[in-house]
Amino acid sequence: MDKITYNELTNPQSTMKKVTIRDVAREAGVSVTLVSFVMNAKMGKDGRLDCPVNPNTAARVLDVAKRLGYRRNNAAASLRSGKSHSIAVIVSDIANPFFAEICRNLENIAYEAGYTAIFASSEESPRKLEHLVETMVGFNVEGLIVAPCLGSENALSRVLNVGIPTVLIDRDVPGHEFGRVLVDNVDAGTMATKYLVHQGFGKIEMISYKLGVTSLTDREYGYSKSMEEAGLKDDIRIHRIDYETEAARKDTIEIFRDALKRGTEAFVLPTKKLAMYGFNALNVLGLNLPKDFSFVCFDESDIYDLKKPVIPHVVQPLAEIGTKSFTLLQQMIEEKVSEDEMNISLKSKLVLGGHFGGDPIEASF
Amino acid sequence: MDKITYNELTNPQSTMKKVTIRDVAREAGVSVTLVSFVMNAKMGKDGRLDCPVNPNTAARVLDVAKRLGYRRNNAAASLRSGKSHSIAVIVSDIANPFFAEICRNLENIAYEAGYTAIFASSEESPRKLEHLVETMVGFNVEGLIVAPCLGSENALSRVLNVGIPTVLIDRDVPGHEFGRVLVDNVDAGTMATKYLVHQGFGKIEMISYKLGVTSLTDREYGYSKSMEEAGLKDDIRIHRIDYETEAARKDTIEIFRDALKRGTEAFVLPTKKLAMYGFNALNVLGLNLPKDFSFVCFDESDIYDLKKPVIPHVVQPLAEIGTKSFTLLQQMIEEKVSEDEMNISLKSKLVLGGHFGGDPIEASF
DNA sequence: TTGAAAGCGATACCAC
DNA sequence: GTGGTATCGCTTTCAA
Repeated sequence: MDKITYNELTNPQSTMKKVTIRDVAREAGVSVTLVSFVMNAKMGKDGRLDCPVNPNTAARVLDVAKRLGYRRNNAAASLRSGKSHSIAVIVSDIANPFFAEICRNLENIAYEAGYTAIFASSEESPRKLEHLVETMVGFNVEGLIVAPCLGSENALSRVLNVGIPTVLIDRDVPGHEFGRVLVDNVDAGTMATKYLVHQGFGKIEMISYKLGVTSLTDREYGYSKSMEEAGLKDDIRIHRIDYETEAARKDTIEIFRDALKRGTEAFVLPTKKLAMYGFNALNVLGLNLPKDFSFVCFDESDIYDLKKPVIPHVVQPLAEIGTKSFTLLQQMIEEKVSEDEMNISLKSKLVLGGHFGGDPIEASF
Repeated sequence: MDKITYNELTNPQSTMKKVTIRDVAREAGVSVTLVSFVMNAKMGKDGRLDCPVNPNTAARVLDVAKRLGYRRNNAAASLRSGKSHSIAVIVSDIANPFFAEICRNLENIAYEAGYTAIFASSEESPRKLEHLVETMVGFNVEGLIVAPCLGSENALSRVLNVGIPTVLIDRDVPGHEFGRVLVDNVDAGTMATKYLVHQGFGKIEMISYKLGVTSLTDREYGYSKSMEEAGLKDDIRIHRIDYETEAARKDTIEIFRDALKRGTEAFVLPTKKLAMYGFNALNVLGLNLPKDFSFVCFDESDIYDLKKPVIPHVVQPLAEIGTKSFTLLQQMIEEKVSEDEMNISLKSKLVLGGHFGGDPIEASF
């Protein structure tokens, strides 16, 4: 007995021929123009289609279309009209909860505005990013929201300059034609540090990475500046470890071991991963929060929320990044935005407190 | 002074007219056919384009194309050829790390196979899912990978039956024309339970939700069956709490309080959220792992990995779901798959152990 | 209200 | 190797 193939299985007559606007027109006894009108008509507030078509004709067309299983071919429509009513969102790592949350909010607001958002991930590869930009532009998307890859920011501006409205998020690249929705990382570092100062700590240190990306150097700057302003200039100490190597984990342990001797009171851990190294080090050395040290961490982790009050952590306004970037892009697409509105800077929030039965609160410092 | 608009800013001559294959042909002094050949040629292994075109001509065309900034219009290509070389992945919640990780792996393998994967999120809304399916099909994607919405699984088969190859992941809906890559949840529940039995525990309980989704009921069944097989039928106890309400958190605390009196030794916590309730209850009651209870949790959390050895947890093979679902879809698109190959069942893995300086290990029970 | 016909930008087919 | 041209399915004038 022969194998049954998928095709035979689903297509008894082997060719489920596509239903076009023409078929509908023929079957309904009207012109293709009419069908096109009807299929594009939106519902008016009175529940009637707002198009210059006889309601009876329209109803007949709608009926036939449904019976035949007509489905618009977007490729054709978009080829002809130049519009696709869709935008592309290219992030650098779709598996990162940070981007996932941005995407979720972006999707929602885009959908409400009548746009379809399609997502893609460059996996931090400039080559892939270039490929994706090409593909998306090839789909006639009307705008791009892009989180540039790590490291190659400068080389990217050429790739991105494809002549369609583009909004940058998370990381910056040069180019005055881009919209931007970026987070104020200096402020984030400042807020974390000021909180610890306000708690009465003086010997506050920071652990960061050697790689000099602006998001981190900005947070470092915020830390240093705050320490200075608090008259703690001599206590400024930024440890810079390798980026995501096994050495990083071990270095953190050593840093903590020495910190005990130095009398360090608190740490600013400016990324989630650095915070994880911190927690690991605590466990290895048998230390406890807040007895031995105090932390201000960044981003989100189940660990921060494990006990109440929660471990103070600085979170980026993910929902806002999503919605603001779409709104800006939409304005750019519709050409109603002035130059000074194209750079949006968002503030992070410090999440504190929360007791048994109570929710965490947000605070400013 | 007037506002400077985005358009004036980026388009000095106000219309950056699109470069078509025609423009390239004219500029290079060849026919459009030639340009089409060249633009579609792939690199042969010898670094030469494998197309019936004179290498010199090809080079000239390539050069002109680049100089003019030519970019293929996918809409046109796909309209004519009926192919788009892209597939759509519609998940139910893009912000869920579970899907994010699947998407990442899927993207990678699709890219290697020469397909572009575009992602969308239905946000657990059947209406949105329907809209997305329409949009994606309208883009002429060659296949669909879909994670159905929660609850409305049955109603969905009509929407999904759009006549193009479709692979279901995570949740099932009826329809023999679909490919499926699902995880064996009975096995997952069994594995978790057998591990605890093997550790010498007898009084093993489970906390689950009242809502009867198959992923959970299957895990419950695996638990019950294993308990029976271990001669622990009388110790079977499944607590069913509300789904993600504040009551759920409090109920878990009460369950634990009673469990102490009952002499319960271990818990199977079959979702991440249930595990979080568990950890919260431990904190509230001042209990410790593994002194007071032992846990087997599900999915991934930073908390599981906080201390070494890690808290045993059952993880779904996310990477495999991603790659297998794409591979199956590809086979369906190319019509080389038999019916019995269209249902793929994957096993979860139990992650155990891991000591200072050592990685977690995977085990089978 | 309705319809005929001209493309959108590529690929496919066939002839040279 | 190369080029001419019909065509994919739709939107968009323009005329009736």
